[in-house]
Parts: sequence; structure tokens; C-alpha cells
Amino acid sequence: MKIGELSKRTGVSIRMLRYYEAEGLLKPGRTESGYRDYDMAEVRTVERIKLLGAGGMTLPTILQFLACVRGEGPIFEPCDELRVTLRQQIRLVEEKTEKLAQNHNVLTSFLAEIGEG
Amino acid sequence: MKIGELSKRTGVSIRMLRYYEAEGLLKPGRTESGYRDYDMAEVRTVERIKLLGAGGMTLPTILQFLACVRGEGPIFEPCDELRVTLRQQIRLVEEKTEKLAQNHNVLTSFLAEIGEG
DNA sequence: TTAAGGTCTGACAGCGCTGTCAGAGTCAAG
DNA sequence: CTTGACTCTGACAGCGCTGTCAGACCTTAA
Repeated sequence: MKIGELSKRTGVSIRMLRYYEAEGLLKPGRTESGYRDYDMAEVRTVERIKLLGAGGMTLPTILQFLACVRGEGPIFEPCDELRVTLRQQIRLVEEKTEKLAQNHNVLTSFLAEIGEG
Repeated sequence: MKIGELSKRTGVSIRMLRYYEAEGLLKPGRTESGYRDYDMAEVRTVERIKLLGAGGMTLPTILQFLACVRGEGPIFEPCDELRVTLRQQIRLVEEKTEKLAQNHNVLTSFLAEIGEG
């Protein structure tokens, strides 16, 4: 599949799909004429990246996870190192969730003070 | 109180305190010699800004809320317009929370797959 | 063949946020 | 008075992400 189609399927802009590639997150094949040629499975990958990114995870960080999760070859060692990162990230997500909850409270309080209108 | 103290009390860098001011979120008085002079109440304000910001809210957006919440004068009209923004922001926060939750799932699944180690 | 639309690369720019540096003035304690 | 810590302004730069533009090539359908 070409980049335009992947973009439509995932809702991620063409610009960003190329950026993901530049950051090493995607490695599409190329047609003879140089067009990127994506495998269907990449739709899931992109959605996963999107999700992780929405959680405030940085692309290089996501890259670490992809390398492990994809299970390319006998890579068990790197995963050891990833457990730490993983736990840190989970912790981060939890902190962010916490802050969002407080945020939600602040906002709804404001709304209440102003009057539900 | 001078900027350094406010910075220490809130954990917000001096740089950022000045930035908040540039964005209209803080309006400290000035000593004769031009030093910023903050009122004690600003500690709360800064913490509020920090919290809202941690939720991904942009400074100009926070500014809108502060103007209303501070209740400076008989400003009821602007609040009418703010209700919409407020609801949008709450919606945004909820969406982010949702994504973070999914994110958390993805991460903990990864960790489980790798092995709790 | 021609025209329209997709794609390529590379560069530039902007967003919001943050740090840092330079050069100057201020303040408090010795 | 001198020194060291603090503050001022203004500018520059970086982060990660995103859009856009230019100039060229490819593909498809009329």
C-alpha cells in the first residue's frame, strides 16, 4: 500500500508517516520507482505509535518498545534493559493520569462556580 | 516576594515565571529598582497554572480561565463565553485520560509479555 | 499524448515550552 | 567599599512535532 492510503487508514498525515520513518519507526519497502510500499500490518503499527504518542511518549522512546515487541530475531537481551524503561513509562503515565484527574476537578469546579448555564 | 523565592516555593523556574508574565498570566508589581514583587497569593496561582499546564493546556487557554476565576470586577459576560471553552477543555481532558488508560494497558501488556523479570 | 493527481526529497518555518548566555544594575553582608 | 548573590532584559537555541512549499518524477485515465 502506498503512503496516501496508509495515511487515510490511520488518520496520520503523510508528513508524519515519513517522519516516523526518519525516526526509525517504520521501514517500508520501495517500489522500483521509489514509492514507499507499506505492508498491511503497518496499519496496526502506526495506530500503536499514535496511541503511545498520544500518551506523551516520545518517538525515540516508542522506538525502543517497537524493537522489542516486534520480536525481530532472538532479541531477549535488549528486553531486559527495556523493563526498566517500561516501568518508568508506566509510572509516568500514572502521574499524568493523576494530574489530568486533578485538572478535571479544577475544570468542573470552575464550571460549577460559573453556573452550569 | 522576589522571583527567586516564588520559584523555590512553586518549583517553577525563574525563566518560566517570566514567561508566564509575558503571556499575561502573572502581573507582579515592581520595586523601585525594577525587581518583580510577587504577592503571596501568587503561589497558588502559579501552582494552578502548573497543574493546568500539566494537563496539556496551553498558556493562552489557561489565561482565559484565570481572568474569569479571579473575578476581577464585574465580569460575568466573559464567563458566558468561557463555558463553551471550559466544556471543550473538560472533554479534551477526558479524551486524554482515555488515551492514557489505553496507553497504560499497552505498556503493562508489554511488560507482562516480556516477563515481570 | 496530455493532464491530473500521487509521490519523492529537502528545506524552511512555526508551535509551545524551556534553557542558557551576555551585559548591566541591585542588594546585603563583611 | 567590595564582593557575591540576585535580578533585570533581550536574544539565541533547542526540543519534538507538524505544516507547507518547491521542483522533480511516476502513474493512471481520458
